[in-house]
Amino acid sequence: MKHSAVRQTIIDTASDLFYNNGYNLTGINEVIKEAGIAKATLYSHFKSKDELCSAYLQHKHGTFLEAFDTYVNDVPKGKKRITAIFDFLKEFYESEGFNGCWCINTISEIPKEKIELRTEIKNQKNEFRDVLLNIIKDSLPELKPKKKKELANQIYLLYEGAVSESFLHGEVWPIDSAQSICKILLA
Amino acid sequence: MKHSAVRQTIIDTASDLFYNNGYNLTGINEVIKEAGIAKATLYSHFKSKDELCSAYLQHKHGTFLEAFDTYVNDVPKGKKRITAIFDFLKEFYESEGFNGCWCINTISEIPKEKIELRTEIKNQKNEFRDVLLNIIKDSLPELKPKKKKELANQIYLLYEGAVSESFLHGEVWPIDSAQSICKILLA
DNA sequence: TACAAAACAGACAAGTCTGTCTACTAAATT
DNA sequence: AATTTAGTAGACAGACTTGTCTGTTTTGTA
Repeated sequence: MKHSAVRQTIIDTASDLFYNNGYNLTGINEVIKEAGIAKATLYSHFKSKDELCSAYLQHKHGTFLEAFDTYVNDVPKGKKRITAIFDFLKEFYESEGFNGCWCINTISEIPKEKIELRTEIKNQKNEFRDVLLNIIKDSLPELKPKKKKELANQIYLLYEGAVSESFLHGEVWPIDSAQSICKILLA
Repeated sequence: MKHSAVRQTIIDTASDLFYNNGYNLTGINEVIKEAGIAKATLYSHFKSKDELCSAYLQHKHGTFLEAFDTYVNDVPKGKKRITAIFDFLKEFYESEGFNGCWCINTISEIPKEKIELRTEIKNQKNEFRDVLLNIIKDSLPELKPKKKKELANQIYLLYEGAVSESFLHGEVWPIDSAQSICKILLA
C-alpha cells in the first residue's frame, strides 16, 4: 500500500467515525482499529488528533462541494438551478449516514482556544457562500451586484438552517420550507 | 442554604459551564468546584451527569422562553410583533456569553443512544414552534390555520438558522438577513 | 438540647483518553 | 544482496473521566 493511500485510508475512516459518532466520542484507538493500521503509523501521518480533525473537515468539505457542483451544474441555468440547491439537500438528507453539518457539530465539540479549527470552519462556510454567489451570478446576471450578494446570503441562511433542523427533527419539512421561501425570494 | 437552593446553584453553575465550554469538555469536578459543593452533594441531587444535562437543557429553555415572551409581548400585536422576534435575537446575540443554540450544541456532543436527551431537545424545539404559532395567531388572526402553521415553520427555520450562523461567523448579518426575509414573508 | 438530615472533603475504583516509545517485520530501492 | 523506508503490535506514561464511599461537620427542627 502506497504512503499516500495509507493517509487517505486514515482520513476516510476518521471522517466516517468523527461524523457519525462525534469527534470527542471517537478515540484514536477506534480510528486505528477501524482503519487497520498501527498507532505509530497514524502519528507519522498526523502529529495530533487536531491535525486529523482538520483533515477530516477538509475531506468532508471537498467531497461535499464536488457532489454539490455536479448536481447543481446539471440543472439548466436560471431560477430552476437555484431552487435545485434544496433538491440536492433533500438527497443529502435522505442519504445513509446523514448527520447534519460537520462544521456545526465540530464547533460544538472543540474548545474556544482552538482557533485554527474554528477559522477552518469559517473559511469553509465562506467558500460555500461564494459558491452560491457564483450560481446566482450565472443564473440571474441581470441583478445588481449588491442584490446578488444579498440573495446569496439569504439562500445560504436557508440552506444551513434546513440542514440543522432536518437533522434535529429527523424530518424533511425544514428543507421543503426553506425551498418554498427560496421560491418567494426569487419571484 | 435550603435544599432546593443548593439544587438551583448546581443547575445554574452547570448550565453556565456546559453552555460556555461544552458538555463533554466540562467535568463533574469542575462543576462542583465552581459551585462550591461536594461531589456527594451533587450526586444526591442528580444521579448521573446525564440527569444534570437534562436539568441544564430545561433550565436554559425555561429562562429563554420567559425572556422571549416578556420581550415579544411588549411589542404591539401585528406584523411588528413578529419581526420583533429578530430584534430579541439580536439582543440575545449581543449579550455576554452568547454561544449559539444549546440544543444544537448538545445534540452534537451526546451519543445517538441517549434518546431521552434527544427527545427532550426535540420537545423544546416543538414547544418553541408552538410559541411562534401562538404569536402568529394573535398577530395575524385573519390568516387560515394552514397558512399560520406554515408561517410559523418558516419563521422558526429563519430564527434557528440565524442563531447558528450568527454564532458560527461571529457576525450579526445572519440575523438581519433572517429578519429581512421575515418581512418579505409578511408582505 | 438532642437528633436527624444534608452538606462537606476527598480518597478511591475503574475506566477513558492522547501521545510516545521500543522492538520487530515487510517492502522497496540502490 | 544490502540498506533504507514504512509499516505492525502493543506496552506505557500521565492525565483525565464518572461515580462510589467513608467519615466528619454543619444546619434545621422538634
